[in-house]
Amino acid sequence: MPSKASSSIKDGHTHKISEATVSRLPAYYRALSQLADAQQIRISSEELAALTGVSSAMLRKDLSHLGSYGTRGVGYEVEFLRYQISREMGLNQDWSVVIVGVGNLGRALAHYGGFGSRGFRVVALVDADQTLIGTKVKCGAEGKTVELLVHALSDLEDVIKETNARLGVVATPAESAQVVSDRLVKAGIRSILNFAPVHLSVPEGVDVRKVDLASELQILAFHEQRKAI
Amino acid sequence: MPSKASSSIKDGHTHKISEATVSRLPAYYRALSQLADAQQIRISSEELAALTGVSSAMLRKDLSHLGSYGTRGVGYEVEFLRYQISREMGLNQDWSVVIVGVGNLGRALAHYGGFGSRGFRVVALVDADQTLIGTKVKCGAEGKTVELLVHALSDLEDVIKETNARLGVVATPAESAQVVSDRLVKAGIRSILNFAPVHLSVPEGVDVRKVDLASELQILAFHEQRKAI
DNA sequence: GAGGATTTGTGCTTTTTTGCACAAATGTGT
DNA sequence: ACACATTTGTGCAAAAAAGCACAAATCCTC
Repeated sequence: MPSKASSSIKDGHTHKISEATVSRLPAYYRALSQLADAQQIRISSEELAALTGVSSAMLRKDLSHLGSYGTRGVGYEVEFLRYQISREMGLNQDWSVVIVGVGNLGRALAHYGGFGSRGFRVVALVDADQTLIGTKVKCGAEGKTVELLVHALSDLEDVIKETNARLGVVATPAESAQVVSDRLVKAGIRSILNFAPVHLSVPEGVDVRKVDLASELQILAFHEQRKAI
Repeated sequence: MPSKASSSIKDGHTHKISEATVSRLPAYYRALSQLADAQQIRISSEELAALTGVSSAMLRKDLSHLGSYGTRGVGYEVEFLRYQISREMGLNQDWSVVIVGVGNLGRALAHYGGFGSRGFRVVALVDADQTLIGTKVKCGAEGKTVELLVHALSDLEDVIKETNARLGVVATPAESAQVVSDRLVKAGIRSILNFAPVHLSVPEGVDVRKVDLASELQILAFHEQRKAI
């Protein structure tokens, strides 16, 4: 044991992980989970890179920011690496999610199985529509479906306090999104996933990620148009 | 009319627009559309930047890649700029979209109003589930709803030919996504929006944009975890 | 236990993206 | 007609991201 003695030091990776790397970690995590399900023990950066659509060099550099978890000449241990990523990303704990807006999209999100399987639990549904409030909506995919009551938007603060939700999903029409966002922030939510096609302005310290379906199609259309030359 | 005579020359902007710029154009377009609806005639880069969440310098540089459409000391004309962006992005034509996978998400997408209002028309629905094939699903938001028949996955190629769809949306489970993608490509589709949580490998010349809901939440969770320090 | 075959981790280079700051261009008021 | 207040467009600098290439570490075989 020549130099590996103080491994506890190198584990304490506090240096910043770049945003680009963070955005790719989920893909690595997902691929590793599938490999683990398929009982694969080890994988090389080359293979994992192919599975996730990045270059092997980029993959290795990304992973190196978490720590030195591979073995030269061998590769990475699937289960071990998966665990390290999940730990780094905070996926070994459960995250409670409140969805505001129970229209088509909100319901589809509530029903989406991909959440529950990765530590995300939809704990509350909120809407402004009087005809929806009080109704029950199925949450989660097969296996672990729960029926959730749709709460009134006016109860938002209480619902968040009671359920201890830390992530907010905005799936309302564009007109109401900013108001809803403001109230989420006021209720203590500091991480918001926004599906409404508007830019949300939030105070410093609050993160917003936006998913805009129409924008994605527009970007595709732009490139498609250029191909036709 | 002093120097504006030969404007047809400067319009021929063939130099490459950076990917980062392209990804922001939809947001500008949307904001400008809202401003136009609100009858606003002019807007400065500072204001438009605030509406879309970018810096004014970045906005100006982005727009400068399309052409010189602003007036110094004044700003941009809302309607004119909106038109220029839509032309550049190919939004003054209609784009036909085929959605494969008519589960919760697929249905929510079909129903989504944001598409139709921006030149995207869902022209076909396809699924592998025998219990869904032949059923009718409402497409589009209020005002212009159409009922579309769900076609069998085995008819995919025919459906694409008949409807002339150029954009494909994959809203299937992860297991079937790659197979569906291959068939879309074989049928001539070269632009795919993928909602399935897997990386799609496609031949060169085909564009894939992916929207992964769980990944977005994971990225938020990562940052949220760091805040708790 | 030495040599060869792998595969990681990373220093360095190149490319892309963002940010700054100011000259150029326009409108306004006198 | 001239000075002044705006606001765009852009050259240049800084920062971030991606790509290359190879030394270092490990395993395997003889």
